[in-house]
Amino acid sequence: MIQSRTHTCNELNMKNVGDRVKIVGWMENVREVSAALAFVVVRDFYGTTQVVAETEDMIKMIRELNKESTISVEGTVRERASKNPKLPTGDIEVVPEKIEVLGRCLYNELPFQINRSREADEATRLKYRYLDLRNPEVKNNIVLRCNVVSALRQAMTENGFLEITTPILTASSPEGARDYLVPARNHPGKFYALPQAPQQFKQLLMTSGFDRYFQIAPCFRDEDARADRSPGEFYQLDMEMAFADQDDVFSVLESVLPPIFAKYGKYDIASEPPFRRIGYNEAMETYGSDKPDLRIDLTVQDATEVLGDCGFEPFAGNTVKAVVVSDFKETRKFIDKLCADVEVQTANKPFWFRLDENGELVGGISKFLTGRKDKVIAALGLKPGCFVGLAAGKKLAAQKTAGVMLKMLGTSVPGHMDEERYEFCWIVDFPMYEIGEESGDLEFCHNPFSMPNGGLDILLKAEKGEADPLSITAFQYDLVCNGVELSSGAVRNHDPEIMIKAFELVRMGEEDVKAKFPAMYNAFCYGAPPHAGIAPGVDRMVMLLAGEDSIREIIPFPMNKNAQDLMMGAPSSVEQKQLDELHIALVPND
RNA sequence: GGCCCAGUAGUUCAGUUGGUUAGAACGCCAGCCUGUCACGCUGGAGGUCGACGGUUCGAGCCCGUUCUGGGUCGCCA
Repeated sequence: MIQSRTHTCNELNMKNVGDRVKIVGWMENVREVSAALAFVVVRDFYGTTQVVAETEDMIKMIRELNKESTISVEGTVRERASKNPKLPTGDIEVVPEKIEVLGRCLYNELPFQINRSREADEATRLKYRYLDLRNPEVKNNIVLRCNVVSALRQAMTENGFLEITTPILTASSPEGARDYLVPARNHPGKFYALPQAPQQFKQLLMTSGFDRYFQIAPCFRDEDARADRSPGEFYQLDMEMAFADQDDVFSVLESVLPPIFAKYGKYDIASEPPFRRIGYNEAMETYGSDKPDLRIDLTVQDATEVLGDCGFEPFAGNTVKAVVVSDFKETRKFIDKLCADVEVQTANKPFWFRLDENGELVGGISKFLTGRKDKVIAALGLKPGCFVGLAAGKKLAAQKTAGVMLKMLGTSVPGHMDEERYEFCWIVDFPMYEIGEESGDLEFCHNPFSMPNGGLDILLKAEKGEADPLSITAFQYDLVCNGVELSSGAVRNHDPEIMIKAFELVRMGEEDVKAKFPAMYNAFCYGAPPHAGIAPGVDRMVMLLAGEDSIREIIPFPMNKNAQDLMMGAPSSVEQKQLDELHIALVPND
């Protein structure tokens, strides 16, 4: 008797014919061809191998076993009478002498068929994720994730970065996303928080003298999910560099990412470094998005001047943006669907008209354009056969709506997108400040710890009224690939004086900085290096590489949209004793 | 929290203006089949049409409420 397996289910071939072997795995399928001939497909992590049962006893034993039971098969490798060129092991089969049941599957009907699990209801897949993961198509995404993480670690290490782990139980941070809180048993009424990101720790590492840090960092944010945003937890390739600026960070990622995308990606072609850099304002104006998909050849045009006063009420007093698509041959039904989808995504109603093959303005809002036809054609550069999608509203809303429409048109109208490639770009020069929608006052646009472009001088000028604070940009940047925001980063503000001045412009000061970020502020007062970093999202990167549209496809055990783990039953109630120990009293809901 | 979409067999879906006993495919069970590989053929079992209420002579279908799931806006420094 052979003790352990001699081969995996993806190994055996003609060279093994005649060998005595033992394979183990799941009984994937049984094909009974007669009372005295049946084929059993055995699947393990590596592949499948056909076992042929030729005696009535053997077939009887197999019939009594449910599919998906685990078995071991000891026998002899034989050349198949009829080969299957589609399988790596398709030339051979194993003639068993002994089949042993290792783990019985108690059910003859599964929640879904393993090889078609991707078609099943997602809640069912998540509840039975261990069955879903048996499907090679599902499993392969997880394998891809492992390979990508491993390649990232190797590349970062080769670039001189040290992987340093930072605390998971830490202090709640006053800004940003909602924290996950963990009650502190020994400190009644006090809480740890799970880190939203290792942001402060990595900056403290720089201040400590570590030169190059990275980590495949778990991050926790109690915010609602999206198709590309997992609720609760996610991973970032978090990195930071001392005595470095924006260009240093860019050049690291430009050397680390393209080879990994080329090797593991669904598409062969990735942008050559250096990646294109687009200013935030330019991106919003030209693509209606701060994460443009550069595979699409469409752009947004401003139509405020030519259409704003045309008498169509939604345009009056608003910014109007246009997306022009030439050689447009889609149906009215297509246009209605497009407009409905845009409205769902943006909560803003889009409009349209066409210049038909005869050179007439038709459809949509065209009746408001009679009398200014030539002007419209000239302003938007229209040719016969053009479709014009329109978005109106306050400037930002009009831009964003046009951006969504641009993306939908680009992906659904043939000929405007070269899909089979990875197009990277950097979005740079994000504004430092904005006017808050609710407050009406000046507020930080993103995080308050980015270095303003112009340093202390520009802040002093803004304070004296010599510069518009809204025109100040930060050394803050995003890495975007195929319309997906892969990463946000910044040159940090390491100078206490500049930090306080930056806060003063939004009516805060030294006390606020100290109160909100004591460790970092104090540390910077002891001599900090200029430093910069970035944190590409691992989950989104793998999603892009796998060509998946849902983030849940590339996470081993994902939660659902409502941040529940249907398999483990989390979140769950806990025993009163546990609550008592933690000094927690539950208040009944309303 | 708001809005949109979807809930029909184990699974994926169809179900006509509201009208007899709610169908198909895959899966499952039984039988047949000596080279299958998405094996094939024959037969069978399997349904609180998400739940509750309403309209109607009559509801899977229409109306209301609610639950569940997905998408999206808010949110995500």
